[in-house]
Amino acid sequence: MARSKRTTKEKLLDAAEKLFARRGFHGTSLRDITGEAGVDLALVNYHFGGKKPLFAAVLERRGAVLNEERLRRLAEVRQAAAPRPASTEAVVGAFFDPILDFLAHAGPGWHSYFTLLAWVNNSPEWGRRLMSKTFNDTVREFIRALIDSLPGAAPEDVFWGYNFLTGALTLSLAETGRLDILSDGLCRSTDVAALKARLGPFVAAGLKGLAQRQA
Amino acid sequence: MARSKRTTKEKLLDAAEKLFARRGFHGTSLRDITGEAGVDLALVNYHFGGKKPLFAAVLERRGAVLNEERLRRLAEVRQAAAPRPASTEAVVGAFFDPILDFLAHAGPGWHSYFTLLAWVNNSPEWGRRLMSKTFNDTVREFIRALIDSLPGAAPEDVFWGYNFLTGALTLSLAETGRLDILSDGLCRSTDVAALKARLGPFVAAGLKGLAQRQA
DNA sequence: GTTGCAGTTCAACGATCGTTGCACTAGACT
DNA sequence: AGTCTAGTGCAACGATCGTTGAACTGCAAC
Repeated sequence: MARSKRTTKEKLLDAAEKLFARRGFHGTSLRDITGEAGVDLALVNYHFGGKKPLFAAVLERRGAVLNEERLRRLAEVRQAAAPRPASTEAVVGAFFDPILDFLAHAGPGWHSYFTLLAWVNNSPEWGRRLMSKTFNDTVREFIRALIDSLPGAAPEDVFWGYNFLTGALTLSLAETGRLDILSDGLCRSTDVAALKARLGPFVAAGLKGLAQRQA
Repeated sequence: MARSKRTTKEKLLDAAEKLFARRGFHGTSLRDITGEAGVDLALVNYHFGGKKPLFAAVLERRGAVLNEERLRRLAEVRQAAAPRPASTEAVVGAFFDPILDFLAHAGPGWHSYFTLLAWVNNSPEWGRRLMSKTFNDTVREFIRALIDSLPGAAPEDVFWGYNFLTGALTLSLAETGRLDILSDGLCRSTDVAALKARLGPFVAAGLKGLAQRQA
C-alpha cells in the first residue's frame, strides 16, 4: 500500500498535539490523550517515558521541519539579493511564510502545533526551555539577517524588534477570536490570507521605524 | 492606624495572582494558594465559591483600574490634539504607558497581574472570555482613536494592527527571558525602560505601514 | 516447535486534586 | 447573660491524576 498506517507513537503524538494545544499541559490528562488516540494508557510511558517527555516530543517533532524550511527560504532571499543584503521585507517573509503556508495548506496537525507554540511561547513555564533549544539557532540567523537589512539600526533595537515580531505572530497563531468580536465580524482570526497580507508589512514597517528611532 | 491589615480575601487574591501568573490555572492548586496566603484551604470556597471564581476575581480586580487609567490618558491626548484627532503615537502611548508605568512603579502585584494577562491572552481557554468582558469596551475606544489617527487606513487593517500590537505587548509582559538568551545578555526582558522606549515607536510605525499598504 | 522480545493490555498503586460538612471562635446586638 | 452570625479551622469525601508491575499477544529467529 502507498501509505503505511499510523504507528502508536504517531497516534499519541497527534492526539497529544491536539489536546495540549487546546487545554495546555496541566489541563490535559494522559487519559484524555490515550482516549483520543485510541490506545492504552500505559503506552505513553512505554513509548515516551512519561507525560513531560511526550510533551517535549510533540514540540520537537515539527520544529526541525519548520527550521529547515525557514533557513531554506532565508538562503533563497539572500541569494536573490546578493551581493547586497536581503531586504527587511524579504527576511521577515522568510520567517513568517513557512508558518503561514503550513497553516493554510498542511493539515490540522500543523494548525494544532502552532496553537501550541503560541501557548508555550507566552507561558512562563519549563516548556519554554524546549522552545529555545529547538529554535534559537535558526532565530539567531534571522536576527543577523535583520541587522544586515537595517544598516542604521542598533542591535538592541533589532533584538527588541524580534521580540515584538514574534509576539505579534504568536498571538495571531493563537486564534483567540477576540479579533472577530472586536471587529463585529469584519475580521476573522482564522483568516490566514488576511493575516499573511498584513503581518509582514506591519512588522517590516515597525522594524524600520525602530531603526530610525532617536536615542 | 493608617494602613489596615490585609483581609483574608486580599491575601487570597494576592497569592492566587502570584501563583496563577507563574504556573497557570491548572498548574496551581488551591493548597498552593492557601499555603502561600497563610490561610485555611476551605476559605477559598467560603469567600469565592471555588477555584474558577477565584481566578476570575484575580483577573477583574485590577482590570477596572487599568481601564480607568487608559481612558483617562486617551482623553488627555485627545484634548491636547483637539480639534484634530490625536496622533497614532499618542494613542499608542495612552494604551501602553499605564501598563508600563504600573509595571515599573506599582509593586509586584501589578507585575504578576500583567504576566497573568500575557498567559491568559495567548491561551485558548475559557479565561479569555473573562478578558474580553473586562477589556473590550476600552479596547474598542482605542481602536476608534487609532482609526481616526490613520485617515488613509482601512478599518480591517487597524483591527489586525491592534491584534499585532497587543501580541507584541503581551509577549513583552511575559518576560520570557528568551530576549536575554538570544542577545547574549545585551537586552534584558525585565528592562521596562528599554521596552517603553521601543514598543511605541515599533507599533506606531507598523500601523502607519499597514495604513499605506497596497491592497 | 521453541525461544525471545517488542508491543500491548489490564488492574492497581499512592498521591493529589477541588470541594464540603461540621464544629468552633469572636464580636455585635437585644 | 443570652443570641445570632460572619468567619475560621479541621478532617474527610470521592474523583482523578501520573505511573508501574505483571500478564498476555503476535511475530521473527533459530
